Amino acid sequence: MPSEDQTIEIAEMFRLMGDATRLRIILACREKPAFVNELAARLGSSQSLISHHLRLLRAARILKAERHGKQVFYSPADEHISSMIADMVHHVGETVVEEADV
Amino acid sequence: MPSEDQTIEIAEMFRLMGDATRLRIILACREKPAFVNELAARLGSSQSLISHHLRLLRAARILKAERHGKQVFYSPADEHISSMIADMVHHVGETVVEEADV
DNA sequence: TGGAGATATGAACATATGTTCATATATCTG
DNA sequence: CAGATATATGAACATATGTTCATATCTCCA
Repeated sequence: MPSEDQTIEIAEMFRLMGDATRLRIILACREKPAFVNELAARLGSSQSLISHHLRLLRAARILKAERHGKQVFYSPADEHISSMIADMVHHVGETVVEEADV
Repeated sequence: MPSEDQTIEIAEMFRLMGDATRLRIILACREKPAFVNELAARLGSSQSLISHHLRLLRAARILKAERHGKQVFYSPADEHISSMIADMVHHVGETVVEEADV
């Protein structure tokens, strides 16, 4: 059992992945790391919104940023987290929908 | 890459694990499945609060409930989710704190 | 140096969310 | 059936959170 502090830290990590916009950003970076403006374009969101979320993901070391001239390049910073998300993608993908009780 | 619907579903799962109280409930059930009143006592929370959260965790099939007379017994319903949380516990536990740049 | 492009940040706002309190529902037992 | 115990649920409330808009900061180049 994790300590109280660890529990909060774990919840915080899950919370960050628990927003659709942020999750899309992580997934997009996983598929193909990119500059901020590229991410905004690919996700159809404003640059401001993407930046706000990138700040949180960077702070949590889920993504990392590298400056290349005027642009900033974002990519996954944590393979463990990254593969955990891939795992959840797999999980949801294979979950049998039992609603149709024919 | 998951579909838009799947992305939202995945985010929803993470969101549920992203609250400290709910995470504690899941961890407690993982350690030792229990009745509602036991969980409330172990976690030092009100019965009402625990019940509210249990409802969400049940709906998401993260926990399952079985009635035994007047009491309701809760236990992990999804091994995949359960092991994912264990994984995150491990992850946070081993993360090296780099703040002390001696 | 000044301006343009790219990103970061702050304020404001509407909405979502966790918690509490009160109460309803369900189950057992006398 | 009546009362007690265990759980679920609804309303209300304070706070947290995601988004937008405006603007600041940083970097390059003429």
